[in-house]
Amino acid sequence: MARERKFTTEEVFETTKQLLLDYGYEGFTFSLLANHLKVSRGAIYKYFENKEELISEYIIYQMKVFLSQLERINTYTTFDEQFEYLMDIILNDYELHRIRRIAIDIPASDNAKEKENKKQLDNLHLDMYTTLQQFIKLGREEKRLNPRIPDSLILGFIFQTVDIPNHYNVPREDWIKSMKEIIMNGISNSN
Amino acid sequence: MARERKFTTEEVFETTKQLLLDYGYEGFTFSLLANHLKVSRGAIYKYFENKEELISEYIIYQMKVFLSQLERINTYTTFDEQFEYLMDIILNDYELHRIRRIAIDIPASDNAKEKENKKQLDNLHLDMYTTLQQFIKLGREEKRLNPRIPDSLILGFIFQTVDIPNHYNVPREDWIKSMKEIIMNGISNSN
DNA sequence: ATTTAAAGTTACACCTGTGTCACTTTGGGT
DNA sequence: ACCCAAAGTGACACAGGTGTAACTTTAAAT
Repeated sequence: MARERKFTTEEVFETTKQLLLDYGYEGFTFSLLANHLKVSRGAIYKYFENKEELISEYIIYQMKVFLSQLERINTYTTFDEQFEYLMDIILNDYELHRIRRIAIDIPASDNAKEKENKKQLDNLHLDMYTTLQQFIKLGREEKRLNPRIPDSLILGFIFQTVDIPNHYNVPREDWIKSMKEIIMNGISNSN
Repeated sequence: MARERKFTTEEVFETTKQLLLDYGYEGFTFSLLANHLKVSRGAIYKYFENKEELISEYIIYQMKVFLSQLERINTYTTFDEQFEYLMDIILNDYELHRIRRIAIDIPASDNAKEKENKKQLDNLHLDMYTTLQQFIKLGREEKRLNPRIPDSLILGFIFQTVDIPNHYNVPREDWIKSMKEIIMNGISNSN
């Protein structure tokens, strides 16, 4: 190495995350990022071709972290335990799922690297889906899940629900508890 | 009137809706809108000062339509009937709620007209909330709702759930049915 | 037929983000 | 001490969106 770096890739990702949450996909620019990293715009181009590539690499990075946590779901044997664990890791870093949705805005490109990233991300999603599929299968075997509701809706529902904005800043523990209850039993009175 | 208009306000709103859904808030531009209306960009400035004003007026317009439907919820007397009706009108035009979320991106402005629009929209939201509050009250009185879940979460949950993307294009009727079931009873097996 | 005012067009100046490239700085290897 | 390659900077040309204002078109009113 010839010269000390002023910023690490991790710092880029961390700042990117915050800026994406604060300014949204289109509001996020290399100028903004450069300012926050206290570095010139040109420097970032040394590592990322453009905004799309940076964001998709960030998402891949985050997705890998999430997947490594998700895979440990199999250390639990019952559906209820797995469900608890799943909710915990999702809510642990629930902004990620908001950002994943922001990332949908990334326009398709014919750039080779972009295509490669897209492919990798699709594979990661597939991994995630496969793992979750097993979780659902277990739930169905244990007859804990409503057989009239298809797998895809169950998963969509879980990820959608954890995105409910906590406007009134209900304490984290209470919030998680409510989430679990509402996902399992809806809004109706179980009595 | 001195000359026939080439486009109506309704056409603007209809096109705006579609473009917002297709391109998102930042991807939506006056040039794009003008092209789709087959009109020059300048013409639109005759009616709307800028993109923010146009969108907030569109949202107000849509919100009023929704509210006029929502208020008819009181023609139903039981919670179950009201719930059915609510789900029907929400899912009837569920893109609206996605757009309402897009509209959150509109930056605050100190422009007078903008402030006025913001205020009006806040009032409409308040109206909506008040009506829905009564719906929830009825549900609690009938003991149909889980008393441990706060009002705000119930409402957030309903609006969040109807946004689940129907990726697999489940037929409308089936989809609505699943939505109702999952909102009331969650994913668990009620047996 | 002429007038008039609203509707629409066009061109201009401006701003902001993009991507690139020649340049400078830095610090480890020889 | 010197070299050199990686790290970082600054300036440039470019692209696209913005808002405005002078201009043209159109049709209703007189």
